[in-house]
Amino acid sequence: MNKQNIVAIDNHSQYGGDMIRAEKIFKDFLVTRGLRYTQARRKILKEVFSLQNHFEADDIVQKLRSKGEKVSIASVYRTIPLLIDAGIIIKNPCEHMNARLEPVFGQQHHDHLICVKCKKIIEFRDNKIEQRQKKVAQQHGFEMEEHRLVIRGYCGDCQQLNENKSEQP
Amino acid sequence: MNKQNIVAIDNHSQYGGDMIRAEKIFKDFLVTRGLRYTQARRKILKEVFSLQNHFEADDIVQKLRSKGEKVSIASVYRTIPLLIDAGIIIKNPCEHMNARLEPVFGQQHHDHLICVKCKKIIEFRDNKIEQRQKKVAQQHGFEMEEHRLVIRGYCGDCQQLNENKSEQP
DNA sequence: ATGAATGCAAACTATTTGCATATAA
DNA sequence: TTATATGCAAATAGTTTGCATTCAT
Repeated sequence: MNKQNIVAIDNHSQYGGDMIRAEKIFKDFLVTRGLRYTQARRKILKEVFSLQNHFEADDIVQKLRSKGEKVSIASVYRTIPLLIDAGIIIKNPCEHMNARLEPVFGQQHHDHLICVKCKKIIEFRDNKIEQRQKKVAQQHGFEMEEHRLVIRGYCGDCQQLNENKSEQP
Repeated sequence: MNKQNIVAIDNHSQYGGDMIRAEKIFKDFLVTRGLRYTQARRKILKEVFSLQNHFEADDIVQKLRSKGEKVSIASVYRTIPLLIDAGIIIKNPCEHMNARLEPVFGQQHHDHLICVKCKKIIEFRDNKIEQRQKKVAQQHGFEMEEHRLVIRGYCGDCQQLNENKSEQP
């Protein structure tokens, strides 16, 4: 449920070559962490590439089922963070209710920097980005209602911790 | 749970005057729709303003409980979409797993325009926004991992439908 | 008076977890 | 061989809904 029409403006590459490279990257990623490239993970990775568009965890299970293959939903959920860490998929902002809410009445619009490590949220506003967003909306014939920009990364403090960590032998 | 540190860079106004104006706006909004400004809705609105920061549905119930007042979680969930429609709160992109996922390996980064009416998703890329985001991250000492921009609004098709609708007597 | 809103509890959906078994290296 | 991963089913969390009752107008 909650299926959405997807209109891809950019051409999607066929994923054939990408799949092969991604498989290598994922394997290396796993090995580096002392983890294993298993049947289930292989199937899930393949499905991610066959799906080519936005998808949810259960889509993987359904798609595999329709091909007579199967992987448990638990394994899908356990694999998703690995694929994210390996840089193969990302999470997109979602329209679900369990989003965080924020009062905006009487407030100037602002966007967010979120530290992926300590979860600190920093609010910012950049007028050039604001302007540019208006332009993009216009270009696509959109009447903009609102826009949300999130930059995720490591804040100053957590970068240092990270560097320390990777310096460990 | 899943509490996050909030660092507000912008000064938040005290919400006192905003609360009063918001109350009027919310009331008008409800009346226009033939809905009622009830005790529960008043309490929820007041809590939204006392919370001043990002919050989740259950925070409202808890905060009220700690003051000896109460509203059911069901009413909170039923009121949230009204507050959103009235322009008093917004949903922020969330970090929860039930986000939509997207393969990005071998893909150029892109952002999304989403039609709030027909849910159509249009992907776009704007280099000026990309550059500017890098700059913002730098300014705040962030090491950017990724960024997501969503512009929500009415696509060309749905604007027309909307206009027609508001023309009805 | 009466249509709309509430609270409660049950239902649903998405996600996570414990554990016995299977499997990659 | 053995630590890691899997599938299952049970548990948890977040959200929605039906219904009898209460409330706003």
